[in-house]
Amino acid sequence: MPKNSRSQYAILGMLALFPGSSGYEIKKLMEESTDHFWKETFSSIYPVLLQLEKEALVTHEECATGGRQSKKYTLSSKGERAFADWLEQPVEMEQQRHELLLKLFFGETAVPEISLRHIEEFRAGLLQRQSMFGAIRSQLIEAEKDSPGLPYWLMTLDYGIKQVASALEWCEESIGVIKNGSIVYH
Amino acid sequence: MPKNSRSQYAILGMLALFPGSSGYEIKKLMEESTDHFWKETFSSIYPVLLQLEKEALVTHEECATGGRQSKKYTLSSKGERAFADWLEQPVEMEQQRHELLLKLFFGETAVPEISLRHIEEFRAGLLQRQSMFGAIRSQLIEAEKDSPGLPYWLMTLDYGIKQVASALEWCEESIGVIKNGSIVYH
DNA sequence: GTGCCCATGTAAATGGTTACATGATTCT
DNA sequence: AGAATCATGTAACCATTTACATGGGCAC
Repeated sequence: MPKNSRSQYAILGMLALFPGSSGYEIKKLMEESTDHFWKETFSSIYPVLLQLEKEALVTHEECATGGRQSKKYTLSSKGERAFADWLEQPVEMEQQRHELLLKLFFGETAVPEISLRHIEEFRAGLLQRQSMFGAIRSQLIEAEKDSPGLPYWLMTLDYGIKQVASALEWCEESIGVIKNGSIVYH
Repeated sequence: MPKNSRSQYAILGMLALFPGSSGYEIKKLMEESTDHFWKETFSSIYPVLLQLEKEALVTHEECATGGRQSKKYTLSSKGERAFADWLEQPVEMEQQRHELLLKLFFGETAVPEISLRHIEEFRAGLLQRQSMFGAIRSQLIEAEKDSPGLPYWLMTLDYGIKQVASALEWCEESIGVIKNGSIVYH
């Protein structure tokens, strides 16, 4: 249904990398690869695929492997051009909302234990992510060592790894600030 | 118009920190303080303020300082409780979409120069942000050295500073990977 | 024969942004 | 006289998420 959505291009891109994927497969592929910076739901994928086909950017082939039927989609040359056009467009700097920081910003209006708990919970989530990233990374290097995409895929993963590491440092620092009430004004 | 939105709490919080602010002032205050992790537009602020008043979480006083009229809002005790309740609720880990990483993920489908340009533009934006953060930080320490909120405000700022610094490191690393095609699989 | 995974879709709600609309005041 | 800023609001639009709806195949 959405017309100018970025989901379109995410899906075109997945079809560029993995031609002949079904909607269901696109979802699973993204879960294994782009999940930490880009997600799509079935409710966006299927309507977008129908829309893309209406615009002749993709075509599909009905498949019935093992009794199960699915629609395998492939980019048309028009689709390839549309995707390449999008890919080279500059990316706008997008800053997201960050609810933890918002609550921390209001920290002085409550007891410090509340801010402390927020940071500690955040740290716990980061640690979980960190170990997940580590596992994915070694698995990826092993499973895709011959894929031409590997350097790019590792780059996106390493971005996440670095951001998590620096966020963890910040957690330690901030916990210290709250606990002993001292700040270094450098 | 939105009913359960987080904008509500952002605005309640600003009124908790700066009682007697008008909608216009809330906007300006946020621009100077929370802008890098939380923004509101006039189109969200004014309807939310009307809604908050309907729910008796805030009250307002019509003010006419120097010919200009404005509505100065203050939290009611009910509003203080609602805000305190929200403040102590745990924050959910939210991972945002990151279009740069999406394009990079598809990097192999185009010439490397395109990915390179994206990263370089990203780096330029980060450098700009970095110097902005630095300026805000020293200004904040000077202007608010007696505010009880300063440690918390610095924390939110330092989060941004750290994230930017690690993103910049990643840029250098990634530019290297693309330029000389070598990756270290650690 | 029950529960899980494959597989595809629709409808409604959510939350937010952009565009529109207005008017007074202060600065140059 | 005209531009910028102060000040408040409404209406339309947008992308995305959540909930709903369905059905076949496979494993235990």
